[in-house]
Amino acid sequence: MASSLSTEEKIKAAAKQVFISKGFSGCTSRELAKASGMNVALVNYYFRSKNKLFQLIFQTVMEEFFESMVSVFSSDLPLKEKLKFLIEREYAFLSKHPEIPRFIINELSRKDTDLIELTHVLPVIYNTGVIEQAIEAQKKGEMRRVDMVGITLLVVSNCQYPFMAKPLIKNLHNLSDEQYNHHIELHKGMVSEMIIGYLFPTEIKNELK
Amino acid sequence: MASSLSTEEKIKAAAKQVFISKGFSGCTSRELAKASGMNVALVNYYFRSKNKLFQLIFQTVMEEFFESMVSVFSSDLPLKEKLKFLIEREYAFLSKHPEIPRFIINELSRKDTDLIELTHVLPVIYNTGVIEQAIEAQKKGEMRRVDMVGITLLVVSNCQYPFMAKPLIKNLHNLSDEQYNHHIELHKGMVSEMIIGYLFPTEIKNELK
DNA sequence: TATTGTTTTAAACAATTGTTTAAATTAAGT
DNA sequence: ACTTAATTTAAACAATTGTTTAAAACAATA
Repeated sequence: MASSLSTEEKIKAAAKQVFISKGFSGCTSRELAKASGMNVALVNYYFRSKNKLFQLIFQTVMEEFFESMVSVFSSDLPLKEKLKFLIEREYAFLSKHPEIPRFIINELSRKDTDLIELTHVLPVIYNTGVIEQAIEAQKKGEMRRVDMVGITLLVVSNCQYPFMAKPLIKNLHNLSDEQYNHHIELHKGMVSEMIIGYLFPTEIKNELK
Repeated sequence: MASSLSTEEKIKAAAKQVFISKGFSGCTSRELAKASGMNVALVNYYFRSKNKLFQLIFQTVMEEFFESMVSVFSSDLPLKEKLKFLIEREYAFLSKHPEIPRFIINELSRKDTDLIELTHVLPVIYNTGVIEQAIEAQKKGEMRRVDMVGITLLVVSNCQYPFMAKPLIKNLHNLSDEQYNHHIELHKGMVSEMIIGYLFPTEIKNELK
């Protein structure tokens, strides 16, 4: 067992799982405690309150969430390959952590949540030089003139949604877990081809939209 | 005011709003009551329990959710136009009800939720003849050989995600509400062009994947 | 071993939860 | 007007919530 971890780490690890799958308001202090084999008092001894524990975990999940993304942008690859690589990495990350996008989007949607500052993430990406890369490709007419928001939306929509909507699509099409996972794997290739095909049309047009 | 509505309708309408934006476990009986200007006892007088009220509302939201989709499939249009029209309708629906996809996906993800049967939706779509339309187009080599699950995923990912992830993307790119809504409107066109372009490539290949 | 400080426990706290009660009010039919 | 039924209210219910208390168990150091 993971009994080599300290009590504090055990609570944090268990709470992370519970929070991610049930959300802040979907679980109780006692559930968090029980999930780590501890009791309620112990959770508050180490983390002061359910809310403090949540904030801590939300922060780390957010970091994991953006980590792989930024690292891909920093890689030394031509733009088209970067994008393919990014999609590949996103699918790999989401296969391991399929519940994270839903968790993050939900908690960011809570009106009463302490707003988490994300604006530091974008500058990091900007500093990787990927933007200049894109602008140059667009000037050369190799790449469609889509801004950063549009590209972000294209990529994350097609990567994250299939994992988020698993229970919906599974139910709708009457699929088993294995069948759905197979569809996701298939979908990864389609998405990559579709997005690349859209952003980098083969027929070089002088005026790309 | 909406005081022309009966008490029962007032509670239902208010509860719908509250459930959609905060989820089942994100709100209390008293909050549901107060939102409709009533008290807790009244809510349970008409709906027996918070859970019963929720099931009722969830059912109707699901129906709204699929309604426009099915109606598009039933329309008398060529396949490509149907798809464009579907995307247009989805964006229109989601502009009015941006919180519904997140709500549905969340509640379907709750392990402890009473499983709602969706399998009746698919046969309805099948009966519109859209599947035969697609198979024929694929045989003629006009359409890429993507199955129903793939098509569903392509469309709903690119329609629903931008609305679901609004707080995430807004925060990430430091956008105002107006700016983001503008991006969504822009995105609609991109998505339509991209999906159509992918599913119906202009260069007729003999062997489409 | 005695004395620290740290960790863990069981029990309790007040507040809030979903739900019910029983009385009060209103409406409807005679 | 009287009776019955339907609606609305305020209050209460037991259970659960997040949090705290105070004592016990443990560890480290002298």
